[in-house]
Amino acid sequence: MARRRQAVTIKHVAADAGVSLQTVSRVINNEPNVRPAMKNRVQSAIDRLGYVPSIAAQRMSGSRSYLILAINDRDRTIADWQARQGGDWVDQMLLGGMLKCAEHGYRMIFELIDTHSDHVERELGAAISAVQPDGIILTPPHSENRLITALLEERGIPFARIGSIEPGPGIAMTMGDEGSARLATDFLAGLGHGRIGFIAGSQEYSLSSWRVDGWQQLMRERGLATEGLCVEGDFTFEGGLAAAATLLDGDSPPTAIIAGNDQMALAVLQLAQERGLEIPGDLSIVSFDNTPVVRFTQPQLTAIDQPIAATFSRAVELLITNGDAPEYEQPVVIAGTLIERGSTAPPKQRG
Amino acid sequence: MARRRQAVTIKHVAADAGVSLQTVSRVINNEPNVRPAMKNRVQSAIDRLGYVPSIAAQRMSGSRSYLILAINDRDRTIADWQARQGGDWVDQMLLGGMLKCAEHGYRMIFELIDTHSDHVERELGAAISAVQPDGIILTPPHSENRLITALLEERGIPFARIGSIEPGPGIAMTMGDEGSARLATDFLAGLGHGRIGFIAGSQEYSLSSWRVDGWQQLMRERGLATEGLCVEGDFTFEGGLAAAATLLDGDSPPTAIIAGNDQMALAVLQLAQERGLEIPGDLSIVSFDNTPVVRFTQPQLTAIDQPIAATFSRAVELLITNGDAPEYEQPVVIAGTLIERGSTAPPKQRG
DNA sequence: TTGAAAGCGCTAACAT
DNA sequence: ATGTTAGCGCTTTCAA
Repeated sequence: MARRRQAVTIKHVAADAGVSLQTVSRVINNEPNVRPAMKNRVQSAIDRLGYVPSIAAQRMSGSRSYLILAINDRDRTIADWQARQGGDWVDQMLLGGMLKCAEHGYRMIFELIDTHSDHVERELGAAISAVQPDGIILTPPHSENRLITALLEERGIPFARIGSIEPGPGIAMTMGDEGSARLATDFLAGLGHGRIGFIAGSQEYSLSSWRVDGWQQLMRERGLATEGLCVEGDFTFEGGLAAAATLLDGDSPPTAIIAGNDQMALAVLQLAQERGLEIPGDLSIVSFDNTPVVRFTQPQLTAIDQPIAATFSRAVELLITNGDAPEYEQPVVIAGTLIERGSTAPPKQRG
Repeated sequence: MARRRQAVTIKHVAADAGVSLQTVSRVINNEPNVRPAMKNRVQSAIDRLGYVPSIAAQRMSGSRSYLILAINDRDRTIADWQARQGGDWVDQMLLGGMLKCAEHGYRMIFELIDTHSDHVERELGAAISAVQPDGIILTPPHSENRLITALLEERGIPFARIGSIEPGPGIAMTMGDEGSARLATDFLAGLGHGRIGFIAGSQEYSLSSWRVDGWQQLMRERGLATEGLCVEGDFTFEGGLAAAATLLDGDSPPTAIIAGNDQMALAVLQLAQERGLEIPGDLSIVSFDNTPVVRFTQPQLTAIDQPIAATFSRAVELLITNGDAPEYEQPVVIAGTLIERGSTAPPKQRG
């Protein structure tokens, strides 16, 4: 195959407009010190020739690569894709991230990295060397991996840590897990529930404990007991089943349960219905995530919506406009909201 | 910010191994004419230094970019993401495409292009100029857009057309739509159904008519009438409702319906249940796509699984190994399969 | 089999 | 305000 060269380069534009390469470069990058007349002349040459700069060349000359790298945990992502359970984390992240990148003339590259391997650093280092992104977005559990954050800091690459609140290098961001848990708990308490159970997510993710904290705080503020009402699940349906059984088998079972994600909520729903409990009459359920599945259950699930798209959008924005660094507090919180559906109601009066 | 340079370059490796740049390059690219001893020496230097070639530099020097561009329709993709209806086309495409790319040391860049705009060519041309991919994967409706295929041919970029069977430039690939429709129809006929309705998808996609063809053919082969049994939907839930109503309101309504996608099947299910029809007793339903939602209905839907991941995987493979061009027939067909669930059964005997 | 030189398209630094 | 020069890291000639 013929060696494929760039169809139209900066040289062509320069020749066409009768100016130097540098002037064209200045116009492309919107730099100062170009007279309007000159700028117009160059711009029209660009338009006429349909010129678009090569990101490879831009990167080569030491400036930006116009690439943002978004990183997910490899095993978990692939497992989710293969399970086809309707989770749309990746879709929402692309929705928020890609579109915001496009607005700024950037592109998002999505990459899977194996957290649990001994050579996270090697794997991530390779991705960075190959792609040379201008910014990186880390998701849990990577966002809390010291090996990773240290590596990025050392390499001087701006990055956002989604689902991480620690101070330190990179922009800490969360979806307000603690607040969301409070929101859900407060909503249920407001309906009249006194015994509100909580199924926590895997402790591998800090956000799991933040949610427990939010629930616990609010219960305390409302003067409600939490003893025996918090069980740990592991974000899977099976884990949810076990946790739900533990809660429902207790001495005085809860009249409402908050599940740390949709899969576990589905499990609660199924187990409860198998046991002849009426939802929401006998048991109210609130889930976390609000993935598509919550609208396919009977009844539909009241859920905390995680603003994944908005969070990635903001992350991209912060990474790209880093230079103009407006002040912002860390962690950056993009709060979730409660979407009320049919799985929640006031508890039945005691017979 | 300090001008960010590559941490370890080919120069470092060359110096470390005490050889020329060229020799290192040869080792990286697995080129001949390097003595094993030499190769080992270089390789160990590469490993020791953790060297990874910069794709920007590789691209600059005129060789490959190690980038494959996968393109989806912009409006439709964004609408799907925002609707959060549980479709996982993008996920499956990434699953198949990204992983296969990774196997070959490539990366997949996912891009949204607006088909309906007047300037598809400009938009796509810009993406190509910026990214300079080694291959492109087109999905419907792009894969059937002559403006696009002509542009790619002219630029000499290898590409795959998924959902397109025409001869012409690029690799034509399908998921065997006609055969899948035959499969579904044959399955239902085998259960004893004589009146099998078909809700076609939007005619904007050729695959919609291939499916109708498959259904029609098999009906004919089985000696079954098709008159008034095919209605056009538009891939939306609403369109499915209207189409289902038309079919069920006919003089002698079908005892089974095949829907062109899951959303329309959902509509058939809902309408039928609203009308007091028992599924599958009074009406059997088979849907196309097998997205996650089919397992959340009551009963679960028997569906044609579209091998999206496998198709993208194959597309990537064909694009990357293009040079070694093994013979293959076009269109390349990755056939779908029928997944039997609860929405299908023999028709009730006439009272 | 190996190495040296030239250049890919662009931008940073330095003229003018 | 504009132009000139020197690379960026790599591969492709071409030479040894």
